[in-house]
Amino acid sequence: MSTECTEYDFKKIEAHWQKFWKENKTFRAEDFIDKPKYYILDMFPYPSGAGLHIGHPEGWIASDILARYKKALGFNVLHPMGWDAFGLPAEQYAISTGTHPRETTRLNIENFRQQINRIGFAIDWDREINTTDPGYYKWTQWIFLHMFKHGLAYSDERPVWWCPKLQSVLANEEVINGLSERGGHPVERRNFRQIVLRITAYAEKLLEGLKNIDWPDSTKRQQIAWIGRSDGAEVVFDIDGYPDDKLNVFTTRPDTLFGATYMVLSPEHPLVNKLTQSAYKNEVQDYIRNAAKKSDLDRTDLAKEKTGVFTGSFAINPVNNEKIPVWIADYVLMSYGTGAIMAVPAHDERDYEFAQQFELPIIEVIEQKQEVGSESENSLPYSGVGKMINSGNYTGLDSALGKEKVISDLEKSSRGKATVNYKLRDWLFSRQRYWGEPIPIVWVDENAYERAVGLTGSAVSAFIPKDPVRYKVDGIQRYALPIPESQLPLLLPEVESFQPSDTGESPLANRREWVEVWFNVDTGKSHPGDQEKPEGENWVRATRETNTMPQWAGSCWYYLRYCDPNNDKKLIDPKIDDYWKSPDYYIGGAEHAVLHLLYARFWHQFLYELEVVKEPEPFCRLFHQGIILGEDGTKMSKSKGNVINPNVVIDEFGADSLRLYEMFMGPLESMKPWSTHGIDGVQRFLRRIWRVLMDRSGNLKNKIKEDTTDDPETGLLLHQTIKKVTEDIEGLQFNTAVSQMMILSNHLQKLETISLTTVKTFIQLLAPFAPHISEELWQRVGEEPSIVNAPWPRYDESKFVTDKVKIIFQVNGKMRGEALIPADAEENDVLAIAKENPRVAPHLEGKNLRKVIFVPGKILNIVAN
RNA sequence: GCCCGGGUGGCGGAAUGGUAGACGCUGCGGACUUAAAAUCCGUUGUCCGCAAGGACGUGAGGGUUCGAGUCCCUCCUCGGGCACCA
Repeated sequence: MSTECTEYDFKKIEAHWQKFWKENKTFRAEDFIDKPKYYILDMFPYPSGAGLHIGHPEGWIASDILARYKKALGFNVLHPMGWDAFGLPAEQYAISTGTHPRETTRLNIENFRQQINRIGFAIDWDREINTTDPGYYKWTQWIFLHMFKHGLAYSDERPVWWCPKLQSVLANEEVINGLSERGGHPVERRNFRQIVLRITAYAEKLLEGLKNIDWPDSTKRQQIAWIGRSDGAEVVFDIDGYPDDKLNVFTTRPDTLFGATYMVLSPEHPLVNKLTQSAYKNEVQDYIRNAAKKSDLDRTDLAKEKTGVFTGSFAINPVNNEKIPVWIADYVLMSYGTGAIMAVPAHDERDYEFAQQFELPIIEVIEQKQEVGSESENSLPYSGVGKMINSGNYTGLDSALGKEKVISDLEKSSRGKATVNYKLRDWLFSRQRYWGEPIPIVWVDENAYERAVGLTGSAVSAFIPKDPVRYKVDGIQRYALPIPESQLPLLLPEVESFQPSDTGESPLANRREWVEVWFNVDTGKSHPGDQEKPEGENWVRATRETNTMPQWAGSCWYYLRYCDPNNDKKLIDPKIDDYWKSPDYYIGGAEHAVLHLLYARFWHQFLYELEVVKEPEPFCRLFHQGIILGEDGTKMSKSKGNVINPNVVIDEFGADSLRLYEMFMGPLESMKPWSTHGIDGVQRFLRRIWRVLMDRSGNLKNKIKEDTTDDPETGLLLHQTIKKVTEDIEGLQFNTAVSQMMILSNHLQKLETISLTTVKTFIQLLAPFAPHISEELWQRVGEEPSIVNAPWPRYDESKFVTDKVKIIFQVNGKMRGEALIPADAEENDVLAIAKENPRVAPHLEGKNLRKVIFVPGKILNIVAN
């Protein structure tokens, strides 16, 4: 069963065992096996045309080691792989070459699969999934359909991020510093009709859920910041001379209400026109026009000076009835809170800056804590907490108590209430692209909509939300009707051209006979619009939604599909979900902290409420691998020419060396540069192992004996290695596990005889890291493949107990000598030995012994002067 | 600006408050070889010393401790995140 190699011929060995695993389906994960399950998930790749570089497999190697180790421990391991294959690059390639994205995607996947297979992963390929497969995206559409039904999808014409270069709108999360997340192109604001998902309805659940999952702190913090909960109060201000209008503001500092000396409205605030007095009209209109012209980047540029204009109106502070001026300024955003603020310049940096600029009054209402010994004067603004001053009845209270009291008093007089605000915005879910999941809705007129609603119990009405999803175009209301479950998947139609228009329409809009259809408001069936109206009632004219879903959609639930990949009746069988549950470990890059990882949690929470899944969180344990840099220490990029292809490395060093080196380079989570010399070193390690065990003709060496026991030192080292490797795999600290195996192999190399048991154990420890050579050697020491089915070695604690221990001698904390001393020696005995130590004695000469610190088994420190 | 995470030999990196630099790479010296590759042995933080040994040494400065890479304070610097969110 092994190869015929006489030396370490990694090419033959790796090809041989990869074939063996494939033919024997060694890594098949069977549902419902009576073993504890272990589901280990990798972030699945977008199959790009460039193929893999050396950085891609780092996380996959880590998860593969874990998978093989867990299998050896007796778990039923699920370790799948798939393709996140919708997306822009294939579509852009289609625009420039005319090649259908489906074809490009197919070829790229083949290339990726080939590259991945050469690394020797323990993947169950029978569960491979592809987000562009209609059998898969049927269920992506199904989830959307249910969100639609539950009022979580709506249509809205709103200013959105538009990227002229990509010719698509982007979600907030996809815009970074005014540039697109993909490609780094400039973006601008445009008004488009969009489909939006109500993720904000889940803000609190998404925040709460973070408390119960084992994720890197930094990622949790990012999500917390992105959700951006802030607790405060909404305060109602009367407006002088406008008895029917109120100004509502949100503040986190109701305790500073007495310090509010002016109000600011965002330029887009609905009351701006009404409140602007005629004498200020021109100035205000100019200001608003200018603000509208500015890009968001300009508006949020911190470096710039504050600008604003006075409206001529005054509001009345509800706590003291003071009249305060109402201003307009673009530092207040319409999209957060109420679009209006009370300005407390003494205790808010922005308000302070603005007040200085326009010479508005500044009243201190929170006492600053005096720094002990500090001579510096108190400086404003002071945004900390403290004792309230100049605050009427509240004077003397601490901020925290003051907040509560102000809120409860405002509530009593209906002038305010405690409020929670979130930074999180709803998820802009439509894209003007071809290569994405079609959104399963059609647009109809009011009559058709009423008719559909009236057909209670029909396939269509079952998915109509309580509040209609609609929008107005040229003064006419259009209503969304769902394409029901029975009509899914809604297939992506063929198109002549993949070119999007710069009017914000998807290439799908050009297929008129697909877009304009006859739609049956009872069954949800459709019929080409360029043909005659079909027989029967309930057929209406309808227009299909031509936007497609964003790439994130398919990755929101893919981990569920691996469990039940071929089910055409259900997204996942509940019994299967109950067996595999959520992944036990999720390994992937940190760059998706607020994109994929937030969207997927949102969808999963929704599926939990639908009772499709049994657990509320999808990823209970998460780990981010770091980035592998090019050999020059910079990020790998085509333009810099420092990209390394794993195939090239495997040709020269073998997959086992690649795997071992990527794990040996350093901590999994850190950023580290590739080194050809480094991989040389681990290959040498593998060749040495081969040489230690195999003679020149490829047989087990004579010095490896079945009927021998190792010397105590070897036995101790072996068991230390079992312990270290086991614990390091559990903790994903693979670099030190590899070091330890090197220490053991260096030791074994020096021995005259080695017991066969020790050799076997060593091969087993190595197997998760370098599976090909390990399978080969496992066979050659007389065992049956596959080595992953051999039970993981256990260490024997009793081996660690020795009768003599090494004690380090210190004088005044400095190491001065060491000795082997009986483990049960008393402090006095050890001290006596230390005093006579030739390296210790000179340092004690002429000094008084002040103190002795004895740590049994470790150290004896003599304090003397 | 605010919030995280780092900074240890020539390099990647190791070190539950207890021998700093494991392991690997590189360099140097040697063995084997006609030679090279491969392999093996020795050595490799800095300074002083023939040596034994000693002094210094984990970004900088201070502190806590018998003892600090590790804990605390201040600062420098690199990486990441957020950034007028009231």
